[in-house]
Amino acid sequence: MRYSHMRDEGRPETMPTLERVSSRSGFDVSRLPVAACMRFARNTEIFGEDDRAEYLYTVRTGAVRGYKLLSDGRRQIEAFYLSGDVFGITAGDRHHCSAEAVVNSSILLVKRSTVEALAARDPQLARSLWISAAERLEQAQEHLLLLGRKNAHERLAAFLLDMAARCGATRNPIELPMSRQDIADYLGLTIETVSRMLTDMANTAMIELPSSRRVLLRDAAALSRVNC
Amino acid sequence: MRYSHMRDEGRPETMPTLERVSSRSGFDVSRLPVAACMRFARNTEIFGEDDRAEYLYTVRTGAVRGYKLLSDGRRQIEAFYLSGDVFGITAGDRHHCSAEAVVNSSILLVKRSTVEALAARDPQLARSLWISAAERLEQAQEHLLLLGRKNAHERLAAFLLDMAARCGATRNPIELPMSRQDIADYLGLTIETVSRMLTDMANTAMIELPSSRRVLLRDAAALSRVNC
DNA sequence: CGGGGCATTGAGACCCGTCAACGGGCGTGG
DNA sequence: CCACGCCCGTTGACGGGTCTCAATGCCCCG
Repeated sequence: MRYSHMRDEGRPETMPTLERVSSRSGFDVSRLPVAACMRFARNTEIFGEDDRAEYLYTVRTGAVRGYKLLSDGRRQIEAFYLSGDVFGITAGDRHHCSAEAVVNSSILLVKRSTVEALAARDPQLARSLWISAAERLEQAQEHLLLLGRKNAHERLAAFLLDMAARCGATRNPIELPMSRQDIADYLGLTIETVSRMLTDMANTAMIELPSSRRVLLRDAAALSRVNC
Repeated sequence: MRYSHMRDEGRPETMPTLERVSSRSGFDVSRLPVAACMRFARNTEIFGEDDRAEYLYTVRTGAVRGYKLLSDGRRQIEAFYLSGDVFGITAGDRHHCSAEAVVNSSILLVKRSTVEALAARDPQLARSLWISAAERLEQAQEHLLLLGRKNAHERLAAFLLDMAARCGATRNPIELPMSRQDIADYLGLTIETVSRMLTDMANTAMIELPSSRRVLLRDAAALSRVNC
């Protein structure tokens, strides 16, 4: 599958703008003394593979995709980051993946150097750094199981249940911020297969699709059964 | 693919035995004051999914597989841990995957409670914990790209190059500690496909197979090209 | 020599990818 | 206001890469 030609930028509504923030506005890693907040328009890059990793990031509003590309344009989305999620974690001084805003997003940034300096004096902070890395690792490992061993139906079921849990188990239908292409690249499938699985699930009354970006989970138990 | 019936235990040569060790014998996370060393026979469990995560582990000699199972027996190996690798990292107090010795192995253990207590006073140690989690995360993300977007040939090429780099770039041929089933479960394939890809690569003079567990990389450049 | 575990090989089936056409929503501009 | 174009998603036909099933071979060890 080659679709580098599809890496369209849509229509970025605004350029990233910087806005200082008094912080302590809920950075998940810990309450931190200083942070910047930036707005990223839909489909704009937050950082690229091999960029210097100067910041840690937290989603305040919106959604972000982290991904890798192969030289021929194949893309694997490693994770979607939603409100409250930390991303940009890396061991070295460079990022090992790229990140883009899926929709217009507001992102909190904290300098890694600041965080690390603080962590050297604050065991609580150091611990929460380690915890958030370990959490991302667990998520990645669940994702490995999905990509390595689940079929298309199971992948979609897992994805929908996960999104439902993260987007707020309360509100139904789920409002998906990402396109079919994003979903496909997250699940290791093609847009066509994603589309077919969704219509299958709608036909078997597991879900309803009020619109292409809205999914109502009609029979979550059945979805769980599909998901193994 | 169902092969829970294949989860044979082989013939464990010895039961795990405990042997105290003065430690500081190269625990990658850092020089640590106390550690235990245990021997695990081939195919014996080191910890299981949902076990309480009491220890951090480092491979001294041998090889370990970390994996998850689906209810119907499908298995995904998340990583192979070789000499020097840290595993058993988790955010919560329980493991989220299982670990077994691939071959008879000698494993260093350190109590998590000890490590965390020390980390609270030793920023260097705290940092190395975070680093090792982040490194594992990067490895997992590379693995995601492989499982989500690479074909069987590319997966095998990536696997062989990775093993060559890790097992010691010097010695050729590589001595693989794991079976075809292990490789298949690591790469999200079947043993038959793994076998076919290897014979293909042998037929095209990219590799040689002196025995099923030994692989000589005859044309690493060609392998790199296959790996994208 | 016989047996078991592991790996290889072949034939056929199937899931999903590829290619192509169509449709629907929405903004733009005539 | 409506036509048009663009983006995105859906649907269908078809082919191919990988899985499944089965038989055979190899090697070690009893």
